[in-house]
Amino acid sequence: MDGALNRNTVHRLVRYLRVLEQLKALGFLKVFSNNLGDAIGVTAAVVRKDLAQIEAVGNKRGGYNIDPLIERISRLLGRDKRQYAVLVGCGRLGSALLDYPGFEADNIEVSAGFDLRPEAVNHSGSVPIYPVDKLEEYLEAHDIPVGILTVPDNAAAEIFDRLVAAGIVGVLNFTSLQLKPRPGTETDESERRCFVENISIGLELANLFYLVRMYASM
Amino acid sequence: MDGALNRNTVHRLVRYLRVLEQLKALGFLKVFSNNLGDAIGVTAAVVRKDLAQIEAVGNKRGGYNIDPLIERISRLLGRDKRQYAVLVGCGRLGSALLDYPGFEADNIEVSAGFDLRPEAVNHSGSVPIYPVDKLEEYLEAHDIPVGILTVPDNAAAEIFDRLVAAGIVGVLNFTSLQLKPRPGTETDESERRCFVENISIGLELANLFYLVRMYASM
DNA sequence: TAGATTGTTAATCGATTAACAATC
DNA sequence: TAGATTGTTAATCGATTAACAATC
Repeated sequence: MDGALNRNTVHRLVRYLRVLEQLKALGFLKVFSNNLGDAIGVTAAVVRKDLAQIEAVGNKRGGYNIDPLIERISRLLGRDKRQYAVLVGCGRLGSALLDYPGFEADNIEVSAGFDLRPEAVNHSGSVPIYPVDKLEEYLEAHDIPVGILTVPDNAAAEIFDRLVAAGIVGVLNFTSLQLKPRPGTETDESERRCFVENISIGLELANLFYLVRMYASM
Repeated sequence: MDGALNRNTVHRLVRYLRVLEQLKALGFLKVFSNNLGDAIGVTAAVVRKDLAQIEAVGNKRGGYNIDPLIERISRLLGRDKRQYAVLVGCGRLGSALLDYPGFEADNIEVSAGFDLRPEAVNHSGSVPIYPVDKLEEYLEAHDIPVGILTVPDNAAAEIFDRLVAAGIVGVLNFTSLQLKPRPGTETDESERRCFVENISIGLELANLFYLVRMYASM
């Protein structure tokens, strides 16, 4: 019974999975909700609820078997199949993400980058970079669900719309704009629902400065 | 009456501020809770509550005056003074963040980078990069509250401990580890509370893939 | 069995939403 | 005044926490 997992739950599942793989590497066979909770910083009750929700069954005495748990979560996250994304905006941050080694662990691959500037175009790297003109053509040919947006803020809205129009249904947004899925025609033939995850680095940092300053006295 | 603002509230305040500055640039003088809410994707009631919490007063008829509101939020966020951070781990992602242009808008500056690899050391760039050996020395000399952590996962725990030991009280963590403030001696002389903001890019992307796959049919 | 852990229900907590009197 | 918006209270919602019976 899934499909109803919210973002927080999915976040935790990804984290459980990382821990479980480490435990497996160490030769562990079983794990208690208690340990798993400690490892990712939540209570045991949350772990048990999460696992119950994905229909993982534990043993009242021996905890959860690691192997089937890894299996279950991996499949749920789609990690048994390779997952492809494109990236638009190959500046400093964008090109750093283009061959970010951390994606491999989740079986995720950025298959192409796009940039407006002719000098950024480069077919010889590990990930090819195309002119942004070719975006629609590429997406039509490759059926890729997710886009990473690392363009300057002033280009964000336009590129976002183009991504959605080209069939992208999930966007990881690094611009400081709060993107909304199509403010335009909602009821139109293209009832496109696009999920957006906003990662605003400046905002997180500003938040951190506030917190440390505020609690500096304590 | 502040000091009790939680993370979500601070996040929203940063966003309000960005919108307010744009409105000011357009020549606006006043704004309604309604507009502000639309702009950042929350309801008007949330905006009014947030603003009441920071003791910003609005006019029952004319909404909120933009100038004093900018003033108030800016001071609250400490943006009237320049805020400095250091960065450890000058790999692809790290060096992209070293001179990330988006920090300037929040009056934040990364004053130094540190790296283990001798070839990364570089004093001629816009931000100097020192050997990681010099970390404690530098922090002792400069009294910087916040650190950005972009080292490989296997170095994360060690560097984090060193940062905290050297007086860092806020860490923006880009590794996939869930860092906790000192699992060690809590009651010791160094009752150091360190705030951590975790940004796990791979995790967000994995989450996005889950969402799009789950709602693909709908 | 005795001890320990799961699975689940009830209680708590906090944040969001709705509603509306006060008032410009 | 009439209309509209704030400031605030009450209601709702969801997620977290506590508790405990079931059971290995």
